[in-house]
Amino acid sequence: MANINDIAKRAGVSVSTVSRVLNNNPYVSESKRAAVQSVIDEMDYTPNRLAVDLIRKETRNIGVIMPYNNNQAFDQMLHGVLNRSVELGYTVMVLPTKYNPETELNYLNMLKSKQLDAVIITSRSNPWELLTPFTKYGTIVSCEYTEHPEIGCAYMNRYASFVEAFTLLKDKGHIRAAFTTARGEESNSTKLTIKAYQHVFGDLLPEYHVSNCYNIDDGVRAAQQLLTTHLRPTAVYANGDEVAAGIYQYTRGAQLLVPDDLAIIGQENQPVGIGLGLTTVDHRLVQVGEHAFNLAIHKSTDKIEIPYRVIVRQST
Amino acid sequence: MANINDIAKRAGVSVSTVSRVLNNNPYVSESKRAAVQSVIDEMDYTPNRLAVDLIRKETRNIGVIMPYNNNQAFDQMLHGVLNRSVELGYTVMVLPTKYNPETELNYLNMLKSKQLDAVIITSRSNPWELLTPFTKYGTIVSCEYTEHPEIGCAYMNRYASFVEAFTLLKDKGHIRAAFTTARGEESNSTKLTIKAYQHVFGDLLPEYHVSNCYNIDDGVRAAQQLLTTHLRPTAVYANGDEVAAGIYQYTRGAQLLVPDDLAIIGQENQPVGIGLGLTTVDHRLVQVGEHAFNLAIHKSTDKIEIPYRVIVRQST
DNA sequence: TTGAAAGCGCTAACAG
DNA sequence: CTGTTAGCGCTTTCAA
Repeated sequence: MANINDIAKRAGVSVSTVSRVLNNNPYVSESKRAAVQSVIDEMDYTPNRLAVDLIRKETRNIGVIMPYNNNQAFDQMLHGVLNRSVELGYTVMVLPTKYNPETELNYLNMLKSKQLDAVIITSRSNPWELLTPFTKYGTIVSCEYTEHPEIGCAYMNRYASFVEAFTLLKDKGHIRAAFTTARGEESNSTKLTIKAYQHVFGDLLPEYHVSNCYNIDDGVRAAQQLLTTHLRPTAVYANGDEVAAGIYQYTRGAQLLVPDDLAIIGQENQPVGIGLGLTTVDHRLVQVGEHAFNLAIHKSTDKIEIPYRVIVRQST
Repeated sequence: MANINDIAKRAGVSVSTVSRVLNNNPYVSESKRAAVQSVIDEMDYTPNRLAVDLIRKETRNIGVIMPYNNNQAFDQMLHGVLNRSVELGYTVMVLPTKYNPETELNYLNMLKSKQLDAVIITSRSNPWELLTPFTKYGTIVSCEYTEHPEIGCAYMNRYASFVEAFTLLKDKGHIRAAFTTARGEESNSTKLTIKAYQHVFGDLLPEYHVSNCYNIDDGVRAAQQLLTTHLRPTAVYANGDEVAAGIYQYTRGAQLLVPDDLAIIGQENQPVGIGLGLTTVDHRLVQVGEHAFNLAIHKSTDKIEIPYRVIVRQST
């Protein structure tokens, strides 16, 4: 395939002139510019992006680290990132970890190997101490709040939102509630949920917390587990509308009425929640993704809180 | 940052030797290999991937062209691609077009500029004639069937599935049905839907086809439109479970019973469809994505048909 | 087994 | 305004 030298020869100019034309450098006479451009068109030439990036030390590629890519919550953030990246001519690489710390570290190493200008971490599986050193090689933005001054973040106030959800249930007369989470206590989000629960309801019965919930099936399983304990919960806060939908589904089979027998709150305002009329806490994850992208390309270390909202529907 | 020369100097060997160690070339004495490795570790060196790719003429990056990234159907295919890519050490770039032909062409140009080894097209907005020339620069795989011998494809038999869905409705006693589509007749999928409809039901009343449907809101709008025509349809085949969910939602507000007053079939077996108990045609899009990826990395031009399945639930 | 040297395709001083 | 030249960081002959 033709390269810049071929174009230069054929146009009777030096490679610098071709490069200047390519990069819209003003210091090129109109005649030469036209000549070069016509050769470029004629030979259907496209510069090699690897060579350009190598010398410019910039790729305009940004990576999005996410545990799962078939998860509505993370897909929303990815969607936000893509919204902005397309506008601004950046390319996005999807980096799924399945919460494997080693995989995550390999992805961060892409900053060091110059494949990526920046990385957005939607959810992490390593302690910050292992992650922050990579800021030497590129920008790291988090979708979770962190004190670390070298990490920008676009985050939601998870704790406040959890407290609000539980309070909503308490105000409806529930003395206690159950809840589901994705991971166990290794996860910050889970820890915050527990803390918020205790703040609102006091002591937590261990059997009222079901972890490892990601989709509808997990919700069904959780409901099965929760609704057959000796002290049946009257309300449940699910970590996502799909999980909530699974719980809802189980109640129908068990002849239980929502919200009378069981109140349900989901998260992230997903289609299934809209369809089923589930009350939900929308953390506005698309906005989180958009802001994270902005921070990334501006190499900003700002901390931006994205306000959440509670959408009350028929399930509470 | 340290480069291969620094390592070579510090280890007292030539860059070739370092390169050999890096690439596990067997022709390196154990002593030198150890020396080089220890310098690499000590200096925390990582090779520059751009330089490597530039010279190897391969990136192990593959692009996935999709109209929208916040659409369950395309996300399923992307998910399939990611499943395999992670296993095999490839990186995936998400390339959303919003069905803009120019944007799509720019993405294909990434093959030419050596940013990408292959491109998977989940849905296209240009005629094949404009796309196939790019096979000169890299592999192109399609998730839609095409005759073009230079294009591999992992596809579903859309037409057959549409015929089956309409036939299911006809067998239930419906004399005609309405349906929704994403795009208009510029889209192959829409054309096939119409053709399948006519095959099963004969003439199509123009007001029974609503296009531009992507999500729940579009479904509500479509239902509104369809259920207020003078000859109200008794069944509708939606192009996705979210759209179907919107239609379902509208029927509740309108005091109509599903399936007695209106039968509904969706597509892609999405969470909202499971939650609502919607009959659906599952095109197994995750599998489509997985196969597409395999074709891409093997530079294969095979044509693989992925079997669909109909999941009957309570909405028909 | 090892190293020198010639690139890969491009950008950017620098000198003119 | 234009061309020469020195790289960017790596792989890979080729000869030793």
